[in-house]
Amino acid sequence: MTNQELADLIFPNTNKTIDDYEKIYPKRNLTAGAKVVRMAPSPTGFVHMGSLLPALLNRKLATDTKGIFYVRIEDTDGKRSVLNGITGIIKDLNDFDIKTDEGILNEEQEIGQYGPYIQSKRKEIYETYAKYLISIGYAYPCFCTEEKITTIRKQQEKNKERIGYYGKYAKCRDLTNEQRAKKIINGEKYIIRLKSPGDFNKKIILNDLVCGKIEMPENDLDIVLIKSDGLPIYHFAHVIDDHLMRTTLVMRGQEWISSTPIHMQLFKILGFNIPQYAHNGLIAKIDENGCKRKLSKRKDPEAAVSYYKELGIPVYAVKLYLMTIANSNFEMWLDNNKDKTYDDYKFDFKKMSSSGSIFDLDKLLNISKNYISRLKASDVYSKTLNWAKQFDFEFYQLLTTTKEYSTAIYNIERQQKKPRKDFSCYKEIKNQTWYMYKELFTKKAYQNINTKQNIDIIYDYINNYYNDFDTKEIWYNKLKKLAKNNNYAEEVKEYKENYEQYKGHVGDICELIRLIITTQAKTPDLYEILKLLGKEEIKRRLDLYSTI
RNA sequence: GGCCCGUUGGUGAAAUGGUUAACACGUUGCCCUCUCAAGGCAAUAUUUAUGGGUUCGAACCCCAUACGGGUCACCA
Repeated sequence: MTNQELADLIFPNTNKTIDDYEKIYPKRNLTAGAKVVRMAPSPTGFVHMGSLLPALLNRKLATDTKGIFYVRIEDTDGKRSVLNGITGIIKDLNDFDIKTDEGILNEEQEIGQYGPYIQSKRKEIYETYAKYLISIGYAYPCFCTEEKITTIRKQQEKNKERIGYYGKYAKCRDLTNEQRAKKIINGEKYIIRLKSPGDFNKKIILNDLVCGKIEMPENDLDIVLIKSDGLPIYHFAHVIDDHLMRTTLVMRGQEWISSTPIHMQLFKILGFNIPQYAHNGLIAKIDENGCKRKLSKRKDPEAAVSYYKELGIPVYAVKLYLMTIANSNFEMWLDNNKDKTYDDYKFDFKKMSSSGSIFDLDKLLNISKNYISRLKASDVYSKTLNWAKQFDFEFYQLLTTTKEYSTAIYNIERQQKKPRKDFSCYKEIKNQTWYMYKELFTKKAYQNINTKQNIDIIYDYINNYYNDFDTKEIWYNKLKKLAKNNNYAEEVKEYKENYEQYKGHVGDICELIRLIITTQAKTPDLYEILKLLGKEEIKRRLDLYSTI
């Protein structure tokens, strides 16, 4: 029995050949140097931090080289799929402004000439290639049961040998085609395995764009190509899809390095060009025990990109942060090119560290803080509104009715060369500005102030000095006058030199006003705050305070 | 355990054989100041995991050791 006859027995229903597929998915007509790259997530419902980084870089690479960035869904494993899992992924990508040129758009739609872009819809393609491999003697049906494989593994562990289906352990490798056909006809269950031509003692070289030259043993494992559910294993699907979709560069995490020999071998056997590989370092964290480990979907909430959305960290800040991880010189570049943005930066693999990095939330928040500080007050307003709409509805309602007022709050100390930097994310804003809203400022606000202050001097101030329309200079001069009339020093220095002559200094009065009017010990510029609140509201708060 | 990769301060890291090991975040101190934030100015690795070697000269090249990470599925 020939290999071809066996192949026909196993896959009787394929009606295309591998040559047909070469014609259906022709080489792309792109300018020289254009990169065809992809993001290939499983439909898990959300994007992981570890895949956001390559997604961002791939998008950039495609844009910079006038190439193509596409999204392909890898759903060959049911366990990884979630109902409507694609929607969540596309949503996260949209949030990060990662546009796809081609591929999946949502649960139902896709665009592009190289589809389908969902692996489960490409079953016949994989079958055709598996059939081809059988026909040329590079694949075979394997009838080993799971128990049998487990037994083999245990024996290998016991003998301290390499684990896997290879050499003498590859029981089904040397069956005759007649034996195979007989078992199939008898209804025995089987999967399709690669008949690996590799030699573990020979080396292959991977020229990785990030890690440089890596020498590894050839693959000699007869890995599974097609599972018992009829769908391909990742390795097989990766090679076929990335060839047929004419991918030129594959960027993925370093956890894939060790299986690259398998991929290179498959590309070679199938006569495909091997794409460039770039294995980026993994993003890790230090866990409770002080151990470094890769960010995990299950254990670490910060692994999901939606976590940053909930905190209200601007998308742009996350991008900047990830780029500082990706290219160490990015921060400096941005510092030296203040008029430029993330989009102007040319990403460079040479500047990409091959070691994994620890995720640094402080750094992210700092970048975010700087970014928010450079926004216009009206933008802070609209972005905070946008955030609150999803995550704090009560605040959202308050914001919608106080557009002008809230914008004015965000404008405090913003119109200066070095704007105030105190919002590191949108979620923080309510906590830092609540006392500016009369709607939120009730008697309850004072519950944390335990010592009752004498506020006669502040009544005096409000009734006899304060005016909403004073300039800052006049405002401050009045305060000094108030200080003088009440035996407080007009200058802090003067007080420090002759403190025994005074009850305090002008700063003490400011502090008292601040405390009574806002309940806070620290606030932005007091002049701005009083002016925004207005005399009437200030009086209301004084009266409120008197009653406690 | 096999195979890969990595190791520069609390974090991200620069420096790819040549003066005092950049810069940013963090931390600490001082200044400014009505409080904060910001800003300004300092301090923060007696030395690049450790040990050996090559060299006039090593963070950088070589070897060994230690530690960390990844991977070894009919997961991706």
